[in-house]
Amino acid sequence: MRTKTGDKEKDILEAAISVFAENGYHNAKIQKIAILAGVAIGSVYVYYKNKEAIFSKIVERLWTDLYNQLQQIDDRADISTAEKFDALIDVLFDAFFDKPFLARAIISEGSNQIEKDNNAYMEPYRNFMTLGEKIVEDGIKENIFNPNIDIKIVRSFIFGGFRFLLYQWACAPQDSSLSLIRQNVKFFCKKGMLNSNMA
Amino acid sequence: MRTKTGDKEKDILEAAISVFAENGYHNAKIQKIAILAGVAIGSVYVYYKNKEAIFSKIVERLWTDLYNQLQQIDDRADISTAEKFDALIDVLFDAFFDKPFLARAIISEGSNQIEKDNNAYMEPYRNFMTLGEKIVEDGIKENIFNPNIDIKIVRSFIFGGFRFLLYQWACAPQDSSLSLIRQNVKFFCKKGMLNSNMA
Amino acid sequence: MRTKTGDKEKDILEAAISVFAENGYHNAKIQKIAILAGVAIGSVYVYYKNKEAIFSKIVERLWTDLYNQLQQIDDRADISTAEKFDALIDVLFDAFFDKPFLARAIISEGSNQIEKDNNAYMEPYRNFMTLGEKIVEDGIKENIFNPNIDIKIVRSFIFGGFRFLLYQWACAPQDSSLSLIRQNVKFFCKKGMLNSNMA
Amino acid sequence: MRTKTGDKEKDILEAAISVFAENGYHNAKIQKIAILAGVAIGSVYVYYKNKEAIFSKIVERLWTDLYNQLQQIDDRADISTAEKFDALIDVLFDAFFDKPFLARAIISEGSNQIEKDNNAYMEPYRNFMTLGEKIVEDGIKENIFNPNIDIKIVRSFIFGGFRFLLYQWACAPQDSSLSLIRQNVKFFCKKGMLNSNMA
DNA sequence: TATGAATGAGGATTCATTCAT
DNA sequence: TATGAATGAATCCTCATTCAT
Repeated sequence: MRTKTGDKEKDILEAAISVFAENGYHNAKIQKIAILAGVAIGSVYVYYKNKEAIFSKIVERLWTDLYNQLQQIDDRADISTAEKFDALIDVLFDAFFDKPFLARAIISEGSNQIEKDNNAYMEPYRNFMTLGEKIVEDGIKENIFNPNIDIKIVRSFIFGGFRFLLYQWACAPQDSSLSLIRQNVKFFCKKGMLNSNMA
Repeated sequence: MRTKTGDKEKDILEAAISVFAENGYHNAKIQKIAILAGVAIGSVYVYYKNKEAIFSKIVERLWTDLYNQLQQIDDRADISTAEKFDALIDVLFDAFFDKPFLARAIISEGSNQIEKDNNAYMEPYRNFMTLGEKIVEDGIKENIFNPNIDIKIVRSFIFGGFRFLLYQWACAPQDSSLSLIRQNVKFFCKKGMLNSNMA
Repeated sequence: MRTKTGDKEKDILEAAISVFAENGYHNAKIQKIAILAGVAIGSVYVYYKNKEAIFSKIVERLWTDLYNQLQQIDDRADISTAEKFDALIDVLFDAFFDKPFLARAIISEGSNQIEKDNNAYMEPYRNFMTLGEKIVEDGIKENIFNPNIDIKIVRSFIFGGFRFLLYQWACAPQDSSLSLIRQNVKFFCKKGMLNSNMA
Repeated sequence: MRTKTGDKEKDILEAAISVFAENGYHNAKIQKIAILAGVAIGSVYVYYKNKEAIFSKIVERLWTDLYNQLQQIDDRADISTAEKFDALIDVLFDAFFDKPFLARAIISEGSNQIEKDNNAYMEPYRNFMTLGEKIVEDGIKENIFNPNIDIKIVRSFIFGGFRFLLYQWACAPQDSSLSLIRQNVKFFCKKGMLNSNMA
């Protein structure tokens, strides 16, 4: 039989990331994905039920990966909660460090439905968020973080800010370095804007 | 009795806000907008060149309004820069306080093109952002804000965070109060997460 | 405004009859119908929700018409039940007398679902059948028809036979005259095949 | 253990009957047939040229069988022509007696092309019909049947009626017993509807 | 023979936009 | 201005068939 040569499933996913990145979900054409992946249109449907399924898979894969990373970090007994929070930010940034296409694909239109829908593919995302909240909660218990902050709100604020910065960077990677952004985000989250040198 | 002039244009815009909010840009049907506005499809095109122009107008009107408000605040000599920053956050929140539809319409898919394109209608948005940056810059000069933060990055971070919180709130207004969100954002921006009571 | 010129709705229906007749339901292309009707593809969808709706309309119109005719016949007090049954056969034949396309469109594949589904558009058909059964029942009560026949079965047998003859004729109208067919059907239904001259 | 040769071809055919029956020709998927037959898709094409060929084979097999049965009946010298006609009806009914799937498969959409095309696979069907006509002709010569009936027309009428009844029964076997139908068909064909008890 | 991954032509339907009135 | 019937390009997805193994 005609055997799977190479990894068409992966080729299609990679192609889809590029096309979603460049055009957004609604303007991404299946044909374009197929051509970029070097397969026939029909082959796309051999591996994925439909357009949405491709997008879902991209999202799911990403958050599953991030969740696993965060879990390993959280499991460590040798680092402090503050360091874990730091690592959380790092995990997010590293995931997209050399993948602006992935960033744009995930973030551009279509993903605002995020959290809203109960689709199974969003579970890894929710797991990640829950674990992130737990780390912040730990920090509050340990008196590292301010107990007056609303965790859910702050979590969304940070995530939204990260998302938007990432998207801007993905659209024009040369405009600012991701490490400068990372540094600012960390500083901002932890210390805010006020000048602590002030009286 | 509805007088004829001026109203239709506004009716269409209001209807469009609802429809964009409920369906997102790509799933918003011109016909639905027309019906909701109580006009014929053709009339939509008398007042607006095309679908995008309607969306642009909504965005433009919003940011023009916000920019004007921020300008008045910035012009005041009787309040401090810290208070101006505080007011900046308030302007953003007040704009959507009783308008979840507007929030969803503006933020949902389609508006990620924001900033990317150089369309004239984005000018009020850019003006607002520039003025916001100036206020922060003033704060840095006055030693209120930390001079090490990158203004552009922080500005985008705050805006992204605000945007995401707003969208979540707009999708489920009952889940959390906008004033609680506002309070947390202000606190977070200014003081960050660290517990300043700590030694 | 661009006003309805001519009767596009009717043009489309007539075109659809031809195309369904020639190709059967599944092989009838909407584009072909549109071209034949002299309208744009989109116009088809202005008047009909989808392909199935066009077919339904054809069927519905036909049976509504036939039912009305049969009702008028049944209402008459001046003719006998035997004559009414005769007229019932005539109604069926006359409906297709100069419309082989209509016959083929209705009968070819797709209409075997007939009776099976409860779609509203089948109601006129069911009305016709019910009234037909009533006429036969009357005949039985009046001792004209044999009381041992199962009305439902006989009704379906006659209808199926008519249907098949009609389809064959519609495919090759020249092969046999419809009036010869009509005459045989009437004779067969009433007297069967046995030679009554026989002892 | 299933022996290898001969079985697959038959398995596919049996599976096809079920799938055609349940879905009709156009909605029958080759994949479904393959799965039901327990073979690979490709294997279907080892035994049959294409979808149509499978359908043709079903039809051909059926009519070949029926024709052979009818031939044996016709060859008998010990029964009258009237009894042969009776047996003809029985052959038809018996063929489907415990096989509603076969009935639906054969009759549902797609088989109206029957008689229209000159494909070789229709020959057994035509043979059966010709032999059926001969029996009726014999009956006419023997003065059993009425000489005024048009054999071709009556033959199609009976066949169409049988076909439709069969289809209805196959769709809902519990609604009426096949033997009641058979009995009515025989009576109707031979004696028609008129009450011969009447003066 | 047997397999099933790969193919790609084909078609129903949508909907922003136009334009004759 | 106002209308809404008319347009048709554009696209997702299906599925019979092929063919390399």
